[in-house]
Amino acid sequence: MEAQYDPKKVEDKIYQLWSESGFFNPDNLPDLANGKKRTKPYCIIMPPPNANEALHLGHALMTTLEDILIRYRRLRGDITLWLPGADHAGFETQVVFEKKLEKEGKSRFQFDRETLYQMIWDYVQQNKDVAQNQLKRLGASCDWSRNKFTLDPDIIKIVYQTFEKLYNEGLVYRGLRIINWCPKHQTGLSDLEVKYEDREDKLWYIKYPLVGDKDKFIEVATTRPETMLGDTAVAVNPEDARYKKLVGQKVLLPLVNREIPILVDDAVELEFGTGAVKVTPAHDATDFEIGQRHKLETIVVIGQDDKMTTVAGTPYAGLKIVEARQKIVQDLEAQGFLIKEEPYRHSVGVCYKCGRVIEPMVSEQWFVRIKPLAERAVEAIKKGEVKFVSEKYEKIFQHWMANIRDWNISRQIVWGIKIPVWYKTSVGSKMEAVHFNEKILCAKLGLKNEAEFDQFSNGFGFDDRNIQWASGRKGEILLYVGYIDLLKSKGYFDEYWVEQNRTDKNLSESEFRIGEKPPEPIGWYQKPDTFDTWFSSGQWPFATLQTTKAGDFERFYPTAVMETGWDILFFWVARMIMMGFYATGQEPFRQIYMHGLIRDKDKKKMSKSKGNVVNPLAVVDENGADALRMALVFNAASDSDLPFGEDKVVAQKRFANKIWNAARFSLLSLEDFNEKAKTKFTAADEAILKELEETAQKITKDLDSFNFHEAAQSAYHFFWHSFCDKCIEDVKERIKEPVSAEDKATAQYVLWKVLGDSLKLLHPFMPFITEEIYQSLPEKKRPALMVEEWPC
RNA sequence: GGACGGUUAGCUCAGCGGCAGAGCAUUGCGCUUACAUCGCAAGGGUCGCAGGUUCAAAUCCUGCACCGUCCACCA
Repeated sequence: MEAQYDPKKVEDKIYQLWSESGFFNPDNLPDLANGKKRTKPYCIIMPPPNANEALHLGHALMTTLEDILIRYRRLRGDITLWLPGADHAGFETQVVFEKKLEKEGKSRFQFDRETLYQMIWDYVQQNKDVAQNQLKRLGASCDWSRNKFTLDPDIIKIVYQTFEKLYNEGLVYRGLRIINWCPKHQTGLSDLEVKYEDREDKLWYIKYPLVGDKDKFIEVATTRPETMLGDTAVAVNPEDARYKKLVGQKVLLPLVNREIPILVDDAVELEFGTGAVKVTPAHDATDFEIGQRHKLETIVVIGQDDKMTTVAGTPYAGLKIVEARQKIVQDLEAQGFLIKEEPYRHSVGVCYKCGRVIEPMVSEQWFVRIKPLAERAVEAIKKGEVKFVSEKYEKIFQHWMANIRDWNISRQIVWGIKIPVWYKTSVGSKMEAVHFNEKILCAKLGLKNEAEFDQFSNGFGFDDRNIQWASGRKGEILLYVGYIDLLKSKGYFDEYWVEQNRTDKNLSESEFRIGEKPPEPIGWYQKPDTFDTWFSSGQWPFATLQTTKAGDFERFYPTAVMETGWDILFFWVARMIMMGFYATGQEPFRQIYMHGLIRDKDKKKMSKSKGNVVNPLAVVDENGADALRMALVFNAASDSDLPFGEDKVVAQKRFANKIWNAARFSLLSLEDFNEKAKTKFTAADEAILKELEETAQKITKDLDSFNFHEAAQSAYHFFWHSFCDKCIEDVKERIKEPVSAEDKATAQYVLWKVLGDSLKLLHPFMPFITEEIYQSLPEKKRPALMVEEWPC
């Protein structure tokens, strides 16, 4: 052995040894040393890393903690399965990919759906392998034969089954509801995907004159005057004495001259602004709810492209939001409706990815009726069927669950699992065809009029039998879907465009069916929408186990523990609990351990833009995987923030070297070792053996209660300051210059025993170096340390 | 507007009712045949502030201050 430990010469070799042993696979685990069979299944489903990027330190921490648990339980004699996977990470990945396109001067909207999907697919495929190899470098003892990807066909099938079950039981519905729309990414987002930022803004006070009495008016305050074009009411608090007389009367909406009612609603606060609120159901979540309660009309004045719609009327139609706001304020002022404006600080919802202001918008989406699912999850936590290791998360969880709102699970992005819903293409028409506005369609194709369009179509072999001038729908064109496909393939437009510009939406969508395939070969159309990634990820624990190997689900579900970062408590953990109970009737895991978020040494969040991201693999190259793992776990006590500094890794690199040299000395001293030759222990022997036992018990207790850092520190201190500083110094003399053969043999036994057990205790934390040493240990009992037996 | 967490050695953090701890950094002495990526030793803290409970409090309770985080339909 060399005087210095070189991880590079050891780690790959050892990982290969493990791989070839087959011991990562629970079906190949050997019986225990005394012939006892393993009986207790222990399973962890790995939170699948996003397939769009290389691993970061958070992954390294996750891998370390989970590998510690798995290796520990394997040594304890359990049938251990750590199931790895990769996540397509829908929106996240598409955002990353769009940025990549932007750098290349391209836009997602240049590509049709199939092409874009394929491009992302190829991109992700490369990264999946990178991430896998990185997990191996970290020593992850997961069963690669059961590796799953969230877009595996069998996983998708299960996601569809769950969706259908939810639909059939009335827990998923299609609704025209107010959603969070990101104008940049052109998709709806769930409430969780909206972040709030404080902004310096203005509050405008506007007069709404009473109908029948132009001199009287009610005063409203708003931060978004442009939405007034879509106002359909003014609301006041039912207790508000100021407005009691006005309730039930009507006001004339300025600029628009629409008569709208004054009504009462509890959502209005007495103290705020003037106490009277303009109600715009189409563009504000609260207003939408008020609108629902009072059956108000929803008037859409802002489009998905962030511009005022034609409904907004001249001169505002077509203006960007900010432009419209300016103009409306000017017009109000000119016509004497503006009372005042004052600076105002409030928080504004923005897209958590791009920071663009979220536009609340009425849109038709799929929602999960979440309350019934949440109730079961709340109960499970209360009854302890699922336990948070750290109680503080229990409160946070329950609070969130108590206030949960229906979950929008449809997204207007391509990268994901298509929502398995088929809409009838054209109700009342025998043909499968879609309506378009004649002018818009011609403009899109670069044509002037219908005559040109006719000619254009004939060029493709389509005649009047296939292209029907809309019968009874003036100014519209009905296009045969085969022809649409042809035009799409020629690049004239893409599916988004079709979706956004077809004029028969409401008509054609009045009939739909759930299913992977259309109910009939023709006459059905699938929207390009996909599921929120978390809708499928929420099913991950059972979807994986139901599709790996026969019997896996029965054997390993519910799984033992879910270990993940606290930042995805709501996104993922909560959804897994809800959907796990819903789909299987059982909890997906019994315990939840949340690790902290790794910050840089100055406690700053690591991000690419700050340039403070630490690449775990570079750290491994420099110091070895064991050192990184030990450094991470040594300091993993906090469950919120974990500052990471290279000095911590260096300290553990030194520890690895210490282990190496202690072993080097021990192995040299054990060349003529005979386990059975020991006789009488000295007092020092008994002391160290007792301390070994106590340390083993403490580590066991700490690992059982997820006190990883305590366990790691105990192992560290015992090895360094008891075994190295005392035990080795003690036996050194007795072996080198023995007083008797018996005492030498006893000293050797103590050395062998303490070293051997220390290796076992350290193995979950530092698997490579301990395994490497174990392979040279005399009188070893097992083919590998990873399938040894825990010393207590 | 709610809820939660933190405040301990120069730095990063453990400890959470019973003599103040670790790693890094600092200082001194040691290249003794496992290890200089080391060993031995040393310095350094009225454990945020103010009360209270207790034989005993960094540790429990109350209030305050300062940081930080999460949630929320602030027009």
